[in-house]
Amino acid sequence: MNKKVSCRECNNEDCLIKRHCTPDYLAKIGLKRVQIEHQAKDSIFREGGYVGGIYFIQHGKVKIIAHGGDDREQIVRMATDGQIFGHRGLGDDLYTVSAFALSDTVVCFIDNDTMYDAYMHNPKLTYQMLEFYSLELQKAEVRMKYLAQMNVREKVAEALLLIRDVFGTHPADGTLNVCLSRQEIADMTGAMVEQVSRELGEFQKENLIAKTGRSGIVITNVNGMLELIKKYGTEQYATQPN
Amino acid sequence: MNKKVSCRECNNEDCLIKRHCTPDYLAKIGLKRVQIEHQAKDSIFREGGYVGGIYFIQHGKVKIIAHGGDDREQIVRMATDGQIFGHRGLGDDLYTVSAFALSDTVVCFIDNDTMYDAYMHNPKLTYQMLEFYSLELQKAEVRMKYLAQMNVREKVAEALLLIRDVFGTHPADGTLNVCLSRQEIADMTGAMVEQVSRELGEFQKENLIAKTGRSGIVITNVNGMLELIKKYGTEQYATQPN
DNA sequence: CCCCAAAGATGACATAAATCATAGCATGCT
DNA sequence: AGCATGCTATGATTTATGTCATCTTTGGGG
Repeated sequence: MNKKVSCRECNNEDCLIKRHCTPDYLAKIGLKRVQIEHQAKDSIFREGGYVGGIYFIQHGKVKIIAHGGDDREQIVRMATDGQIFGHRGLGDDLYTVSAFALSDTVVCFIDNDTMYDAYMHNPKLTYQMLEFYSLELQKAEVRMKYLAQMNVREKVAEALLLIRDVFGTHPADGTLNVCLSRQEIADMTGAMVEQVSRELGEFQKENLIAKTGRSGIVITNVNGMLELIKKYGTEQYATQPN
Repeated sequence: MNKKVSCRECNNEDCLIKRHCTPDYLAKIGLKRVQIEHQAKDSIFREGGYVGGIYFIQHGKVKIIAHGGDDREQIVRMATDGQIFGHRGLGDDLYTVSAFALSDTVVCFIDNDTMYDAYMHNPKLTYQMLEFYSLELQKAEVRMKYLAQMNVREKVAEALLLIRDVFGTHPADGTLNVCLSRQEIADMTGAMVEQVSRELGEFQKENLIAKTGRSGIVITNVNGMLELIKKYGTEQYATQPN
């Protein structure tokens, strides 16, 4: 398990900083950034807190949630190695979402001033960040359609495919590479936990999924799952996990 | 009504190009960009088409829609003067959404190569674009929560407040500055048009809104509308229209 | 000015999903 | 091992919303 390392040693080849900064800025950022370890279920930042910079995931899994009414939560995004979260413009902006570790996670935090300096002198970095946000916006737009139009059965199917797409599957037995509770799947879909339980039971009866142990899930028939939601357009979800 | 003008003549002070490009790049872009007029209800681009560049709204109103199942549509965003739409990364990406004019509209189209050149030499422009997408992503995340968790009554209230926030109100009588059909409000919320009709009728009985003519709506009690959805967090929507 | 097409409103009914209640099952702890 | 706790499963019931049918209103064009 790789823990704290310097940028030079870091073997995360997806990191936009590492890929698009000049060597001198890579060194500069390496000195300023803060590496933070979080255990599964830890809060990384919380809604209402001050946005002082931006997080890059060196290694681990993160969920981004918005707080809804009646103590409900909405999982709006999930992220893993090399991905970015928690950036919100300069100024005194406050977080509108919270972030939690889903597994033991190491994040790099870089403050706004350091990033701004890097942006002004590494146009390719800024451009790639722009691309990253543009693509995330695109995904969010498609997801809005899903959440507004699908019924619960379809939303649960979509949630499982999204989990598979973001975190992939275990090579040995095909289990999804993250353990989310029924409540967390409910928080992805906006449905009630009992309904999620029922739908998962249905999927199992139909041999679309297999459940192993406490909420470990294998999607045994990916094409069957895709079939359930294809009328909404499924460009997003590859047949093979990434 | 201002139609086609040069960048120098353009009085759109919100344009990020105009605000953040050096004079030589402003001239360069002015030569390459294409100004296009669209009438209300015209398609500007369509899902599946090739993304050749990016659109800036010089003057007008636009809706961005995703095609759902059973011929349903989902309005994922609306935009007006000075705002950006239709950008998707370099390469052979295809649009995942369509854009339509909601009123007579003049857009500036700038091709990818020209924008990339400008990005590489105008770091502040690139940074402001990054900020723009980051803020849009933030809005989309909050909207995801709304669409997943609200009931239809709340979603219709939220849609009206969003329309007011994006397009503002007519100073004379307070009418929302855009005429959306019941079907379009349904497309914002993911609900059925009959249900939207019913909820608007309820709002009228409760003196929260007044309906004038064919779908011209006045929100007569903004605080009352905000009250309906406050448990989900309403930071987004100012009491005064922008 | 009147007619027509399209949009909007409304009632009756069917269905999906939330809610409530309770039981079963793992996991961790002593 | 055995208990306690929190997650999961499932049935019964209520509520919300989608669906279908019908009627009304609106605004534009002959």
